Amino acid sequence: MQNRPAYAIDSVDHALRLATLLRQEGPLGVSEAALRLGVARSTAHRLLAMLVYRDFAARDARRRYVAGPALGRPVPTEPVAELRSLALPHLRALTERVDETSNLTVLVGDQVRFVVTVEAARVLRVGDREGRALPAHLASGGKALLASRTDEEVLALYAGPHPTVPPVVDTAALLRELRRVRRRGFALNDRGTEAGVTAIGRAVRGPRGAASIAVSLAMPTSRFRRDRLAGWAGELAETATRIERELATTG
Amino acid sequence: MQNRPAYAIDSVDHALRLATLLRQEGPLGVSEAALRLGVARSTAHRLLAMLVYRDFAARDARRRYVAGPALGRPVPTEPVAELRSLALPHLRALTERVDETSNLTVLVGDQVRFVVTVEAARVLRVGDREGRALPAHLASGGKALLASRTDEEVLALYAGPHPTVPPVVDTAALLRELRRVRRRGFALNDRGTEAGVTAIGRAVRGPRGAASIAVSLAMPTSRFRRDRLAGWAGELAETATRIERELATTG
DNA sequence: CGGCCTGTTCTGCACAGCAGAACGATAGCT
DNA sequence: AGCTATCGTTCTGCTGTGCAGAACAGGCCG
Repeated sequence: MQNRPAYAIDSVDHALRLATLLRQEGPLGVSEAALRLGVARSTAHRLLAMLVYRDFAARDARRRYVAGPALGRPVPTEPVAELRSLALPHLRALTERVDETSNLTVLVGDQVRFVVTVEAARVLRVGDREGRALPAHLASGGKALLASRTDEEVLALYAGPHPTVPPVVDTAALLRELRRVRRRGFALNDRGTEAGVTAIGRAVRGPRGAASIAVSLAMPTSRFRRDRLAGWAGELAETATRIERELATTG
Repeated sequence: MQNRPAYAIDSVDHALRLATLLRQEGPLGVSEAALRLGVARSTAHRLLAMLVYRDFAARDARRRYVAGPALGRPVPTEPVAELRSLALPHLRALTERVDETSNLTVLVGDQVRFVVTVEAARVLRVGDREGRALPAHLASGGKALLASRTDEEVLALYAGPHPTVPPVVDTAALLRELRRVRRRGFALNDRGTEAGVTAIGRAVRGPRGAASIAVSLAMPTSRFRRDRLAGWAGELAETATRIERELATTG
């Protein structure tokens, strides 16, 4: 990012800042957008309307706004609805068996999107992250999916600067970690994206071998035990296998 | 895309339109941006400065502006420089053998970017498209690369609306065409992206089997002959194989 | 149902965004 | 190398556009 231009245009600055916020922080309401920009609610609403008009934003089902396709993040729609109904019973069963929150995520560019969340029944639990996005290289499901790609594909994904998501991704370290993920069969995210949350993720292969979805278990770090890891990983593998079978059947 | 908002903000509209133009049409100068928006050159320059400031644009080496990282298109840098030096002799040899313009393209999201162009020696030829981007589903190299992906991955890429690139991609038709591409071993783009230009593309597999780069031949449609297709496809295959061998050695 | 909060619509006003002019840089030709 | 035309960049006066506040509409919870 550069110095502020000598002849800056404030209205344009507001719009571009808002687009960047939508992309980085997932769904935002009008009031929060107004707060973050330091403008009136009516101004924030007008800016959001302009962003929607030019596809830099989209409205969600809960009166909030998300990044739109012009920001390079297509909003999954219909295929996701099918995926959700297919995966939901399996995720519910998984959460019942282990009593931790389970998620289904989809790789979109260099982020994973949460498509389904089934929360654990306990009072202390990781909550619902449906609709949110996380950097793929940090999230457990994201790492599992990146590990199902070639090194070349991963490098191509992270080529070039990412000034909107500092710090820049250390691709050498990422590739080393992805090799470990491949060996173990699952990926770990220990407080890498949220304080106090530890998650284990596993890729789900599509009918033709490649993977673009993942299942994961997310738990309070206080409940994470290394000696239980093999058990959780086994449950994830079984869930992934069941989903894979169903995907193979329905095409 | 929606109706124009009741309380539109013209300055914001100009900026967002310009960002979209940069993304769709590759490098633009200040004067052309002014023309396309219907504003003064000084206004276009101020808008571009704002886009650069917030990473929706970047300046290139020739006083022009390209889409920036905030538009979800990381600008390939170092890996591309290596790729260029590796591929250039092979592309030169290809262009000498067939006397048509050859290109090396990289799949980035749902577009292909032209990384290397070697122009044919003839007076009537397809020119240099380095730095430009085309929709993957229309370009020959793009189709070849999409064909190296699973149907599921292609669907995930095109899920959701793409109103900035009308018409919306007919994914069923695209999948059918990609099946043909897989059978034949090459992809064809007959005037699908530029009037009077026909191109043949072939994916180059990476060291571990997958492909994110393609080689293609682009020619004036007047010089395209169906009876020559097998010959051109054979030359492309040979060039792809040579590049693959070199990637396997150095990669 | 009522109250509260948030999203959406409308309008008066002053200052921010615009275009034109001037200046600086670049490219091409002789 | 010098000149010219074109294009990028900087500056400024002015008016109409973008802003905030007020009013209205919608949604949620007790």
